[in-house]
Amino acid sequence: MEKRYNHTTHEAPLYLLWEKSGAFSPAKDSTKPPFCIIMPPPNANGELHLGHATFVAVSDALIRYHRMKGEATLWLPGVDHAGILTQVTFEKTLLKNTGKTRYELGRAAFYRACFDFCMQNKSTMEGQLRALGASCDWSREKFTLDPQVSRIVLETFIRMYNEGLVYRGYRIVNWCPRCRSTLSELELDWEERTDPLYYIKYGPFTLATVRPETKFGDTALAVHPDDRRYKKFIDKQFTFETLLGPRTLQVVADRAVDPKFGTGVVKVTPGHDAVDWEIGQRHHLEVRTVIDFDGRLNELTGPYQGMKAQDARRRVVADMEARGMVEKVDSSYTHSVARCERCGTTIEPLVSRQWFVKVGSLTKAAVSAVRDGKTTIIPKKFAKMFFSWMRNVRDWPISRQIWWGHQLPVWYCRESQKTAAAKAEFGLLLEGDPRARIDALEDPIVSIGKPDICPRCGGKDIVQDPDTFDTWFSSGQWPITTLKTSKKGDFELFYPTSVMNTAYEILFLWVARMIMFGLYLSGEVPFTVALINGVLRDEKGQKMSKSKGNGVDPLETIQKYGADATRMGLLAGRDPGNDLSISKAQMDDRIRGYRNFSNKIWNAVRFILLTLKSENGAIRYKAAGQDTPYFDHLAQLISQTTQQFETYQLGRAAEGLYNEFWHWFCDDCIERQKKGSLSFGALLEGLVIFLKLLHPFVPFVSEACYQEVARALPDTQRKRLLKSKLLLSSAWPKRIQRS
RNA sequence: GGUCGCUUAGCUCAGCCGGUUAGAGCGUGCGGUUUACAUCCGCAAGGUCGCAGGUUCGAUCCCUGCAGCGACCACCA
Repeated sequence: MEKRYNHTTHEAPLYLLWEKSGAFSPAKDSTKPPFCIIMPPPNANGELHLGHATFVAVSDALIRYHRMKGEATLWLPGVDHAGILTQVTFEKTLLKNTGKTRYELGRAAFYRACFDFCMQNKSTMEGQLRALGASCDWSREKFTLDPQVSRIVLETFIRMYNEGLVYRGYRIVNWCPRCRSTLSELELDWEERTDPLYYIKYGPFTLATVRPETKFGDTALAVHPDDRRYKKFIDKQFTFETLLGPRTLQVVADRAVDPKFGTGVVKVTPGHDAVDWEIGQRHHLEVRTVIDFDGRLNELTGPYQGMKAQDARRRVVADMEARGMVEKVDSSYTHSVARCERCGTTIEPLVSRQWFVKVGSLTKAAVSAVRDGKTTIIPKKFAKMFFSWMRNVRDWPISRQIWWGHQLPVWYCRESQKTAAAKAEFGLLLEGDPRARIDALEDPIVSIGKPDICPRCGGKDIVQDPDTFDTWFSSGQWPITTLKTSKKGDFELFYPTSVMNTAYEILFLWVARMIMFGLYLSGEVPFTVALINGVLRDEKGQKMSKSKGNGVDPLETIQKYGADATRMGLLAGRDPGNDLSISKAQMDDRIRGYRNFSNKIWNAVRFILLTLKSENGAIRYKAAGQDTPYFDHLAQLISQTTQQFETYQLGRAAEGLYNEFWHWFCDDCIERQKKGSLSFGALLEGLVIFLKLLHPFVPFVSEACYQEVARALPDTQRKRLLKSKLLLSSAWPKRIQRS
């Protein structure tokens, strides 16, 4: 054995050895209890960083522990196509490399190129997972756009449509003018901004607004019903001059108006503001759209037509000032503005016809499943977040106007269309105009394949809805789609899965949706434990991410200090669910410390094997009873570690083993054995137990050591002490074998 | 605005059901071994456990209030 443990020479060959042994793929033996983790599929838009590696350290430790316990253990890997995120990332790459936009490339070519891009990233990430030692079953790997997976996703949509849980409707949506797509609330970033607040004259009133350019879409004025200043105006109509001539608006009373804000009067623009939309719904106001899907003012705005909203705002203000319509400007007003989480563009709320999931019954079922303990969320604090979010979710918009994803199984027939607007839009669809919206189209046909003829009118000009699903609509079904398409019998054996191990950032986006879909589609929760990891942050407290440039490639630390050290650095001593804020240099120190630990293990083994050699392979024991306290201590450590695994206190288990191995076993027991007060046989047995206990946390060095021990032992002793060829598939220690 | 959480050594963090001198890693200082490991070993310095009350024989731990920080959700005309 070398004097130092050299991770670079051991890790890759060991991984191959494990993989070839077949132990990553469970033999489906119905007598063994199943244990299954579905890997949260990393996004196909890039690489993994050290933050992602946390889930590998945690999940793989659990997987290895359960495998050693002899359970039918499956860790199913996969990759997510990550709809908008990947599309935006790839659009940037495309523009940089070829100068082309997605529209210039066309839908089919764009899809193919994006697919290749994802496959490339996928193989990079697979390499990273292997390097980290992830003992997942590659033969069952899945991609969210695999045809079989996709089929189930589409079938779910159809089933939900038939049962009234999916509907199509006009709503105010969060529209990203750059992505040209709608977004759910969860896909927005809110930015604090200081913008001028304009006090504008509206006939007898003055009201405050930050968006004067939307005034062309006003269809009412609103005041609080109890506001004494304005009571006499309620339900009355007023005609006054605007930039486009005289207009008449009615005053409505609505509790959404805060009398203390501004002047207590609000212009209601249902077409371009979420709150105003709701006021409009309550008072049956006309919806007047004045900004189009490009974020430009439309034909209803006269001279402002064609201008971007921001530019139009400046012009409108200037023109109003010229006419004395601006009473004052408050330039210190701060508010939050929604931006597209993926590309940063300011969101334009506007009305569009989209597909929605009616979430009421689904959230109710999910809440009771968690409340009844069918799924346990660890740590508990996230269960509280889960409940409060589930209580007030709104219906979920699932259609996206992007190309990268599952295209909706929805079709339209030309002859069914009655209105001129619908006929015009249909024409765009037929021509494959990439910017076509389909708001005016009626009578959708929901079907997986293209219908030959329209079931309503027999028409034959049939075109598919260009929209795709929100990524989370498909990943929400991931535990089901993966297991139903991997190997025969997998779903029956492994569902509901055991643990879902992921970060809290996607608790609502993903974990909650999986529970909802799982219950809806199978009647059972998709996992019995949701183990939520904390987030890795830099020293400024910012989340580690590729876009922020503060991410660390795990391959760097693996190269430098080894996968074992990297994993320990991410796991040991951490409390589940708590963030870790740490600078690059500190993280390096931390991992280096655990690299030293790898070496410590190696050298303990080296010393013990040297002793064995000097004894000519003889393994001696003291007289009965002398080693009893030592074995008691080991027994206690086994039960403590086992207990910590069962209660998901992996950080403490790892830290405990670190201390016990280093400061008890090495500093104390080895020294005592040198002095002769502990028998060599006991030391050797203890070593094997430690290697087993440590294996889930430091798989490579423990396996390397195990192999060294196997090589050094005489045949009979090897059979007695090591039952298995690989530590990976050896049995988790239960009790001490006393001699 | 609502909810949840955090505040312990220079730094990053553990500390489960309240019970002697409050722990780890890294960092710092001093010393040592050089045939298991300098990726080592030993020793040391360093904490009024955010603040103020309360419960208790006893509080870092439980309760209340306050302050600071953070996260999430909602919302800002």
